[in-house]
Amino acid sequence: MRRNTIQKTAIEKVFRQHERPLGIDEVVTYGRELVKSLNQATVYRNLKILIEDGWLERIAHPVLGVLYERTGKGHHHHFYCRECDLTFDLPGCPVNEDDATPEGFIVEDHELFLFGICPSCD
Amino acid sequence: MRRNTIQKTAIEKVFRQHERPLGIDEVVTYGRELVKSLNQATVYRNLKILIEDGWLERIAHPVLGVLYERTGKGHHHHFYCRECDLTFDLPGCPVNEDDATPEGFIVEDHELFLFGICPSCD
DNA sequence: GTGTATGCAAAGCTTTTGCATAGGT
DNA sequence: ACCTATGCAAAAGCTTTGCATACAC
Repeated sequence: MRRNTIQKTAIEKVFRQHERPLGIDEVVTYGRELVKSLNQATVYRNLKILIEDGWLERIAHPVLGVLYERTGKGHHHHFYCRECDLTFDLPGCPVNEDDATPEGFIVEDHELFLFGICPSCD
Repeated sequence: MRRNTIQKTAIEKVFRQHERPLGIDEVVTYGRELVKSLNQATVYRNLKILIEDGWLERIAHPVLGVLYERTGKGHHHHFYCRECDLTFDLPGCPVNEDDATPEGFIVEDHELFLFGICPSCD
């Protein structure tokens, strides 16, 4: 049986409070504001559990390394701002599925990262 | 002054012989077939140098971790085959640049990964 | 009370770095 | 001959794991 510890609850809260993909350090930092004793190993373990439970998803960010974000947002992509170093969700999809399928390949899925400057930094 | 050692030459040869993105272990393995004493640290150092010189590019692969590939192929994307675990270059681009630019954002660049089954595995 | 989850520390990986020496120019 | 690049080993990051204890149920 899975238990609802204050640590796990805090980690979930961190993701609900920040509507963007987060790195481990961010989860630890924000999580400690809720549970000061929060250990990094606990964060790693809970992130793994939350992924297993389908509540989180792991993203391999081209610049920032591994990020985690909530599932259930539907098909979307990410924008990385080179100025403020933050990554945002982008609704919609500018990928043409037909053009995306090359001869002889079966495309099941895709992942897109956009790079540039976000509105706040422009 | 930069020197042309047999190790560096071998590493470059590995990339010329394999027309697809390679991981560090692959570069070490194939490189040792050319220079048996080839050290991993030497590979890391040369990959860095080749990136500085604009001869290689680093790719953050969502599944395989860090890969390296030759520059100068023009704008292209990558296809990862879930069956054989290999990553291929795909010519062309199925991203609609206009649709890709959300309100208020300045898009400078993008990166796309396709996932599925390659012709050999189908 | 029972047994899972936590905190801490140690161990695994991957990547980087220091240092003596081999080797490119 | 000079001085950069190599090989080896140690160190630095990031992530996982073992173990005693705290705490959720």
